[in-house]
Amino acid sequence: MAVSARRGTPLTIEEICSTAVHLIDEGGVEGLSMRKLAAELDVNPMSLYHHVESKEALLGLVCATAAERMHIPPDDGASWQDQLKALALAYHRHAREHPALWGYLHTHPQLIADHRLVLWQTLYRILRLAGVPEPELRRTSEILNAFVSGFIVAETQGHMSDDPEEIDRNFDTAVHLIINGMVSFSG
Amino acid sequence: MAVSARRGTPLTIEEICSTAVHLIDEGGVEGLSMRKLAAELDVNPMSLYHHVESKEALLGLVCATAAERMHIPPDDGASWQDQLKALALAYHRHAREHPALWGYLHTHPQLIADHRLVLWQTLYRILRLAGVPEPELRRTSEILNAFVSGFIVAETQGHMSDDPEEIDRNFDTAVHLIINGMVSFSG
DNA sequence: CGAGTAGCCATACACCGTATGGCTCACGCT
DNA sequence: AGCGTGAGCCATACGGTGTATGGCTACTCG
Repeated sequence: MAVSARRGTPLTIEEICSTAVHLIDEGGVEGLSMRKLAAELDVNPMSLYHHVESKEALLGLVCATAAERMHIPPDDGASWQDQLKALALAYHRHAREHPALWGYLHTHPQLIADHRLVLWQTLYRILRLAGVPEPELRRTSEILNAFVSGFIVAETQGHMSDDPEEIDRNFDTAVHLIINGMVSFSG
Repeated sequence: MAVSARRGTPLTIEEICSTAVHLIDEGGVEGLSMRKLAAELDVNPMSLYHHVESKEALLGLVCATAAERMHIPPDDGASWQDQLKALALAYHRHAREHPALWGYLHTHPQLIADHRLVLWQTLYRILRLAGVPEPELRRTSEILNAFVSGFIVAETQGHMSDDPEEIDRNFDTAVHLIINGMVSFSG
């Protein structure tokens, strides 16, 4: 077991991940280095590699846990429009808490490609409620995700207004636009 | 003027940019290094810095020229729906030629933030045609851009189907969804 | 002819990810 | 008690990165 000289307890992946998230939140993904991360944990850089295969794998882990920790609104029996809006809002809120990480996630979508994730399953449920036929579920959900995610990245990277109120209005408009589009699709 | 020892003609930014685009197309943005770029140009790495302030500035230049070179369909008098669709298709085609660059561009939107670009002006024109009131032009165009760009990144990063035909269907569906959404907005 | 300068390059620095191999210690087995 | 095993950690080293600094050359202009 042999515990670190300068630390009382052995390293854990959870500890590594959450420290990595902090560093990313502060300095962006490009501000995270294995060396800085190790320093933050008061540990030799190479020690990290006993818990993680590579930096890339670490980033994958970080994104996955972030995605899993996202709070997803439960089925409250409301209309699909309201539920879709609530889901988008939850997505939005969560992404805004870790904008840098989200930017990385958006350009590495394979990290949340697993459609068994609660996020996707919830989206499927809402789309079924909206009358989307089963074979179209995957396509439709991917399109919606791309839209919302694209919007959020643009926003968090500072492409839009700085006024938080206007950003909220924009997001509202965007979600309405999507929902209206879907409505007129299903006729 | 003092020309390079191993080259007959002096370096130009155009040459640098287009070589950079090649490297990015082949190995992604993270596959581009000043040293590789210099090697490709048969030049000392530090020579690049006489034409470009930094790597980041170079990437900015590359994106800007790529955006400018995009072919934008002219006003053909068609309905705003058709013109919007044509614009989206042009965007789509161009992005697919340089997927890696586009991924970078999407997470650095300030690089095409200049709304005097033909791209934006064209979008403005089409939105006016669609009856979007003047003060809403900027918001609306940013939302649409975020949607389409989000979709394209998701697609080019391999988030979607591998079947090109299905991708085209997806894009079609996406554009229709947006247009339908806009129609029901304007009443 | 002399000054200035545009273009280029050699060297060096600090940083990066990580391959390699060795150390220490807790444990299970005989 | 002795021993092997392996988990956890670390020191060193390698090849890569962006770029600061300063010096060289060959041209243009007064």
